[in-house]
Amino acid sequence: MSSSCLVTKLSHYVDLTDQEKDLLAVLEKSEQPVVAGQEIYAGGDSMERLFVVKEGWLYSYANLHDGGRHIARIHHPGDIIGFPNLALTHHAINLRAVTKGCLCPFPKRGLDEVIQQSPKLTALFLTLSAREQVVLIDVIRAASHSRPRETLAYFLCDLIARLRITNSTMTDTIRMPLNQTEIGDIFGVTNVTVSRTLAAMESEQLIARSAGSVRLLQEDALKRMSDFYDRYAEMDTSWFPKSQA
Amino acid sequence: MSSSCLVTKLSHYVDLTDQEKDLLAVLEKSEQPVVAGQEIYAGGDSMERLFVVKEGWLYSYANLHDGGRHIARIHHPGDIIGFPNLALTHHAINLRAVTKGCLCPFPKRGLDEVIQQSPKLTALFLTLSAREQVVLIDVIRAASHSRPRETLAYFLCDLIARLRITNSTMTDTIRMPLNQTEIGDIFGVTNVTVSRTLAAMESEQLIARSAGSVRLLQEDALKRMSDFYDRYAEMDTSWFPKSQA
DNA sequence: CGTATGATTGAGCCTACTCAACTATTGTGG
DNA sequence: CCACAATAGTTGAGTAGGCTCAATCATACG
Repeated sequence: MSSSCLVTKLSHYVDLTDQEKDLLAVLEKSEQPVVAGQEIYAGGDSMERLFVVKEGWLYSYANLHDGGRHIARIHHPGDIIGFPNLALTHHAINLRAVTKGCLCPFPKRGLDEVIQQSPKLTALFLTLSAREQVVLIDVIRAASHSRPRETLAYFLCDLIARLRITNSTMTDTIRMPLNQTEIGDIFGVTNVTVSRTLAAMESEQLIARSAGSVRLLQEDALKRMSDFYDRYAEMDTSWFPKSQA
Repeated sequence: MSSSCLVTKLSHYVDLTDQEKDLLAVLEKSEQPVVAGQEIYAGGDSMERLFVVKEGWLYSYANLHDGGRHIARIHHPGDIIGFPNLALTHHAINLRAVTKGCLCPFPKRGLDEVIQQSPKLTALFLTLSAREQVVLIDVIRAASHSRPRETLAYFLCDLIARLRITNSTMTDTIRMPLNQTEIGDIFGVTNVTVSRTLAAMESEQLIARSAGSVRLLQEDALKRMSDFYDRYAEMDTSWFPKSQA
């Protein structure tokens, strides 16, 4: 199971027993390759399944009735996609692959099994969901209570922090497959503003850009200006139930 | 246990056995009255406890380094406060009472007990957390991809939908203890804009206002203009584990 | 009645948006 | 391998909507 992104990601927070790893392996059993730009599902099709991202970048988005688009979340390897759908009987969220990659779909009932068998994994899922709430609250703040400059600083800090969870060799450079329109659609700003703002940040030596990647030259300054706090690095697992033998 | 807001709220989604009601009753065991305007906690004090709201309105907020304030969530009777804190070892979120009310604090380990004893309640908590994610995504959309007009329409629709969960006698009038600065601090707009926008909506017969309350005259129109979808009315419980005898 | 809080209104500014043209890059077929 | 198309990014000009600052009005409360 050394190839499981999910195990790698979750092991970052708690020690997993072999039994728990086996439970997780079931969630990554089947595989579905996707190509860049592919629409994985649209509208009503998705509520029955969740996905583990094995490889590639994707995003969840919704089309707005004014013609705009809201990108709700960028997904990376190791992420579980569709958690919010747990609550919904129907919805209007779309999933699109940014790069080519590979997904492992599993039905909602797969979680059922985890809940029955492992209180510790259940607590972990609950905590991951709680953390996602914290992150979304941060996004609201970054998007609504800031200028584009701070918003984009937040975006870059968040991105690199997330990538560091599963890739400990990350330094200060992010491979960036998203275009500026997509970045803007996360926070409700236009591609024009993204372009101008990134250009300004580059001229101030905060970042450096080259084809398809961004380098954070002054990560501390970016964190400070955007009130960024890393929600990914640590997690309170002290209250978790212990593993059962 | 007929007085438990939590049981009332959760019963709206699933049938609870007596054993499950007892488990929940433990969470509401101790009581803490609060007065209007009271700061319940600030900063580091809160991670150990969560609260069930028995009575009153409250909000969670964070002070921003630019002097602003971000109100992350309004809390009503039956809500569980502090779920996002599950993930955090420390944080900077404050809790303030809007009206006088009553809270029932319980430690994180209280959830531990629920996880061990009731897979069904665990699934419900997981689902409530998932729904909260959906709502927060809606808030991002309303705050960042809309004008103040649509943002406030969303705010009003969301509020009345939430109040309807525990109060089935709600019609079209909301008692509104929040001032316009507070409403603005949810979405990152100023009190001035809130004032002007509400005034405009009133002149268009979308709403009516009187001291301390708002009436939604055309709820359908408000929903349409803000792309509002009611996340509270229904919930997918089909995948839940069954209650154990 | 005086004070404090909240809401309204006005004037001026500034920033992000819109629209549009242009440049750069990437990919594809002849 | 080159020509062309498609996509992405940049830049400019003009506009408008939300912000700031500030004064005034309304309401509630001691």
